[in-house]
Amino acid sequence: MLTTQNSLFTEPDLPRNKILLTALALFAEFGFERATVRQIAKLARVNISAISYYFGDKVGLYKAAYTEPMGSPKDDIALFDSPNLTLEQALNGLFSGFIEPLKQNKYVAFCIRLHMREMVEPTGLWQQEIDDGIQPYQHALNLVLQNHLGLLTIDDDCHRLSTSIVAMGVHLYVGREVIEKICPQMINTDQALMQTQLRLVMFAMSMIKAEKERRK
Amino acid sequence: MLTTQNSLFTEPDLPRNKILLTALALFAEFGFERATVRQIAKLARVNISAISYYFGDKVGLYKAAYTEPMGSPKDDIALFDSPNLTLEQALNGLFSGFIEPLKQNKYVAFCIRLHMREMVEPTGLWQQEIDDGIQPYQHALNLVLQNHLGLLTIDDDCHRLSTSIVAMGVHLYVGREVIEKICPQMINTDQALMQTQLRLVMFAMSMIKAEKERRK
DNA sequence: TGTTGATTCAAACGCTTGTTTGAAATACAC
DNA sequence: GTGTATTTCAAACAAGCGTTTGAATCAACA
Repeated sequence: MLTTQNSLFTEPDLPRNKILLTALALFAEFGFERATVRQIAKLARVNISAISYYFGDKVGLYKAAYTEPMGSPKDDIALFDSPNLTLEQALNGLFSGFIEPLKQNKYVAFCIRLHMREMVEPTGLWQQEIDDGIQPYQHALNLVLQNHLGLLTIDDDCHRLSTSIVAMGVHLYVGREVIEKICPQMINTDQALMQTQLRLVMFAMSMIKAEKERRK
Repeated sequence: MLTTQNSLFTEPDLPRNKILLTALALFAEFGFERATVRQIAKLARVNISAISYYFGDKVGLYKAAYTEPMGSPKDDIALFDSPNLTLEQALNGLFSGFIEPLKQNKYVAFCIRLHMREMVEPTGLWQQEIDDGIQPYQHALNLVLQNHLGLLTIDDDCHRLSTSIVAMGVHLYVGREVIEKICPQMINTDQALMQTQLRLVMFAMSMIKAEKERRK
């Protein structure tokens, strides 16, 4: 999910990178308009005009903060779309795509929050992400399900199944605050996350099995 | 979810109600700061100062738009927390709490969007809603699960189960745009929603069954 | 009809926002 | 050391924001 190809994390003291990482944090916490350029500049210890110098304007900074720290979702699909995987392996790959990012980089939480914001803001960035990232992602899962259910076409009930499976992964992000309130030990260590992944795979397996039996 | 007790929907032409419903729509679409009081007043065909006249200030208007159209979540809990229900009946009640609002009022979509915004904005209204609405909601589900799994205590894996079940319902709201892009016929008619509810109950049943077998 | 209270209105206020300016400071090649 | 390009800076700008004002309008009742 997070790339380390660019200089963002290797040279965080470059003024441009300082601005970018600070903006990422503030946009994530306060949203686009509540995070002011003055606040970003102050926290990054640069002059206000450095922002327009490096990024043109506030929107340019936002797009950069939204885009640059993220890798391509294409990599994730490969984790579970390989044709010679068992169903359980495929599901493991699917959910590891959700679980792994929760373990690593401290900036991941910011990226997640920023992307969650985009889900409710009609700025267009999210719509594009549906097209480029999520739609092929879920389609790949549908193909796996179609294969294992022996379907001729991907029908509505297959979509209901794939949507429900994805929902469990998405909820780790969307319902994060609720989870942390009700049962934080479900996700707050790497081992707990491993076990959560195990359970999600099991739940998904049982759902698929139930759907398969229903269709008989 | 949506109450019709107050005059909001019965007398939508009262200036106060006009403002409130317009604000609901604009706050939902654009968020708190992007929806300006001038814009709200213009669309509601009232003078700007009518807003401070009726609601004090913009924050007061927001809180009213967030709170007044919504009923109490307490009502929903009763749908599945009755002790003499079968597991299937309880789950049906649980998911109908998610599905029914999607059928009825045209303002529901706005309320949903507004509440989703609160999930990513740290305004405090959402934290309070976790305490008052969601936490007891999920705890009631946990009690049902504890009962049917024969557990002495509600452990982490029980939370993983309840969280995953709730996730499927939540995703109907959170992932709405994705669903409408990938498979809109899953939710765009009352009959489709009924069938979705049926499947979710089935999925949840299978998950609970799998968890029960795992614990042996 | 006259009076009272509720509601509406155009205009203005003070403040914060994003952005620009043009000079000053710095870094670097020759 | 000089000259050039890059980067920083304090200050100012115009625009939009939420809010307030005080008079005008309306509705209802005596």
